[in-house]
Amino acid sequence: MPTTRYGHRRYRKIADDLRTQIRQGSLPSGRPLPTEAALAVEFKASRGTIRQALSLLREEGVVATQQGRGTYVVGPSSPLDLLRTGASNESGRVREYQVPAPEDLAKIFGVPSGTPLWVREVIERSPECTSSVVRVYSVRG
Amino acid sequence: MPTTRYGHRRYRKIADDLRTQIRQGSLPSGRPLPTEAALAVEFKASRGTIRQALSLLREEGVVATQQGRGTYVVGPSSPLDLLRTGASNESGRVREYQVPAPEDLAKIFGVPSGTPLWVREVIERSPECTSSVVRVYSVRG
DNA sequence: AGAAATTTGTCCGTATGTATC
DNA sequence: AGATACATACGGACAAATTTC
Repeated sequence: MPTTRYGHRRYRKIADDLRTQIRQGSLPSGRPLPTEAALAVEFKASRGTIRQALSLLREEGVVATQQGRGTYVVGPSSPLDLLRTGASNESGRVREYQVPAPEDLAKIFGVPSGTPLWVREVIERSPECTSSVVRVYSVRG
Repeated sequence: MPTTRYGHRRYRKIADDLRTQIRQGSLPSGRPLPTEAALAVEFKASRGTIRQALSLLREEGVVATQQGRGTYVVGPSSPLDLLRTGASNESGRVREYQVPAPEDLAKIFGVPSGTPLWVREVIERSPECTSSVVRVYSVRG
């Protein structure tokens, strides 16, 4: 079998695969998809072909991509759902990061102060002004 | 000047140029644009970049492309807009081609039978089944 | 605060497949 | 059947945004 086959719309099959995985929940929601480079290895395709597949899913509204961050599964976009899916919409964007637990949180969680904590954060903006900041802490992502 | 410059969204400027030419009437609607290869030479860009620009214009509904035939200007007053507004083409794709006029159409148009007629066609599909076919004939695009 | 690493964005060149003329 | 034109795919290089240290 030849290593590469042209003109067979491979990117569509890749998009179908990813869409199925997303709908079945096999792809962890609230987390980024594997990087384009990783998907290229996984599907044994070039990065360009992966990008074509992702482009299709973006048009369908299944995923959203941000330069420098990654591609995320897009769910229903109430603020709570934003926190759950880690997607982005017009009102705000979910950030996910870790911080060393300050004392008050460490007490609450019952862990040593300084233990890394997961934070999910949504900053809701009206045009030109931040209306609210939501943060969700947890010991594990 | 360097021969190639990365990350400057050249394809957008190319799309802007083409859109302007189209809106100004330099590229009359219904007529094919230069081929992708020709545009690549004209704009001193690779064919891939040209295709990115054309993809943008397709999404805007400014042009329509058919494999093996070319890319055509879609005018604002063309019947294609009727197709677009009348038949939401979620899953359907607009095809544009020519056929020799059969007798009945030739009579209607008052042209000799066999005269090339423009056809604009949208096939609407529900999942797995064709629900309707819309065709718009005209003497000129 | 700033540099390095990571990840997506853009562009190029080339080769092959598929539809149309 | 041959020529033309768009579609798909690969790989490499550099730019820009974000994250991480």
